Amino acid sequence: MSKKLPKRNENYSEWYQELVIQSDLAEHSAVGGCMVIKPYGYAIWERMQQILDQKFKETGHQNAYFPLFIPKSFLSKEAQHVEGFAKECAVVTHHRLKNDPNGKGVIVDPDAKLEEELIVRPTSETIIWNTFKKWIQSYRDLPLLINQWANVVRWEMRTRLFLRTTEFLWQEGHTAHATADEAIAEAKLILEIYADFVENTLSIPVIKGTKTQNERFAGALETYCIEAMMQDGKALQAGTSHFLGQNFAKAFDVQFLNKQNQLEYVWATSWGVSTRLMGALIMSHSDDNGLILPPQLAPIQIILIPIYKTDQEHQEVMAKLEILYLQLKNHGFRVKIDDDDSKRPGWKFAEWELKGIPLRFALGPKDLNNHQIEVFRRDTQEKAIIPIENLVANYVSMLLNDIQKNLFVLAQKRLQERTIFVNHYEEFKEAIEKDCFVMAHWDGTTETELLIKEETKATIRCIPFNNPKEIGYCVRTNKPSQQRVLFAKAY
RNA sequence: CGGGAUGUGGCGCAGAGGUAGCGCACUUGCUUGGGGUGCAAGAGGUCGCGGGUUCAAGUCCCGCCAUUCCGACCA
Repeated sequence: MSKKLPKRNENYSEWYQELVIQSDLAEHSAVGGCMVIKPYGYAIWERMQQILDQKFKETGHQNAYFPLFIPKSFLSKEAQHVEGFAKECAVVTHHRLKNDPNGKGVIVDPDAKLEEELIVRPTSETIIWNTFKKWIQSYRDLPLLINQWANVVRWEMRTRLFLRTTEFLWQEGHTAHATADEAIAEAKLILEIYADFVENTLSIPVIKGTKTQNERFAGALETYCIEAMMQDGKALQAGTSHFLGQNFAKAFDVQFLNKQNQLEYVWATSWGVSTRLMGALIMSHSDDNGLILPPQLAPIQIILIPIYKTDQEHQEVMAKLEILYLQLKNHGFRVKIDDDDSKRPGWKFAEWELKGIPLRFALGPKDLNNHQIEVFRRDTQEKAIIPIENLVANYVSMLLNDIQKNLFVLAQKRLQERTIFVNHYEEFKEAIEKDCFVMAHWDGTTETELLIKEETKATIRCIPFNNPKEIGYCVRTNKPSQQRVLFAKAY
């Protein structure tokens, strides 16, 4: 616990890994590639869940829950879909163990082989569309707006805490609509919800856009996404929303009767964000002293630290802090007093900084005498002594809002400074080498996209909505292009 | 799936044939308390698993397993 955190500029990935562990967010589990999300990390995830869940419900979505297991035959009903996920599926083949006749322990009972193997869901389109078939007959059943909070498994070769684990938590929305336009509008609406959440709650600026055909979700006609820049300049996909066309409706034969009494296939979307957002959060704001949490997300926004020597001082200081605690709590702030007598103030300062608590108020005998309190803000590491009567709700709100905003501004500044517009391949390679976001013209072919990836490791993160149409020439092939796209190295 | 590394007390590590050690954490007591207090006394380990060499194996040899890091694939 009292170890030094590696420095970001010396070894960014080691810093990240150590920070996750030391700040008590998560740890490696006994199962390879899987992590244990510890109470503090899970509390942050729960905040994300609550806020997103509310936004989904406000826009008419309902939660439901579908099985963890998917019959193998379901997965193969949509050709592109199965191709995209086949290589990373966990497969259940048996349903029973028995004592090992040759010794200790248990073995898989060969007599308990399943007739049809079950896939542990890598995503739930197939099981959900199999179900939607039963739920949809009429245009009156549409739109059908369903979300589920779930775990999924993707058997990746290489894992990193929160960024890529074999099992991860997420939400996946699945909707069915009467028209393509409605479905597209839904996919875009969700992208806006994601962008709003990531920018305003996580304080991370994002670039909205569409994926190229090559990067598109397996089975989608269009994938909308938000891309964020981490402190090392690499891109992290923070959320995706897919327009699935009628692919799944056709694969699972989901048709409805329209007002003209004609059968039509429904139009679909799916969309998700995962515990990967935890990784985005950590890598966007934190520093060499530990986590920095945006106030809107922090499970604890304010930590109160009593300072004292004698029992009497302890009582006096605590009496004042209790009052302060109740006042703050009644105003809706998430606040905690650290009255652990076995730890000294200096230890607590370091500990709560490591955990990223936005504000710290420390109160000791000196302060009581002078009617003052020490205020420390995590983002700037600034300390101030203020008259204690100034510590009112408005002031605290102002501070928290300022921290929330400041984190966004800093991240946005980094994004702007490290986003470079280039027209020649040499500049392109140089900018990618320096881990920048690069806006460049591209001829629109997968062939060129893959070639650039092979030569530079950069991928097209998205075709940004906001880039103006302009005539240009592909940075690699010199063929004509109408718009710059975003290239970067990605997590 | 390729390349590297590591498996020794709860955690982090040292020990390279001959009585299993250190730091942190833990327990008890005192001390200290406004930036990770100091001292003392304790508790805690079949050294990843299986073979082999040897009078003797954390230590040498062979095999296996696991974890982790770096690449290719991906939320």
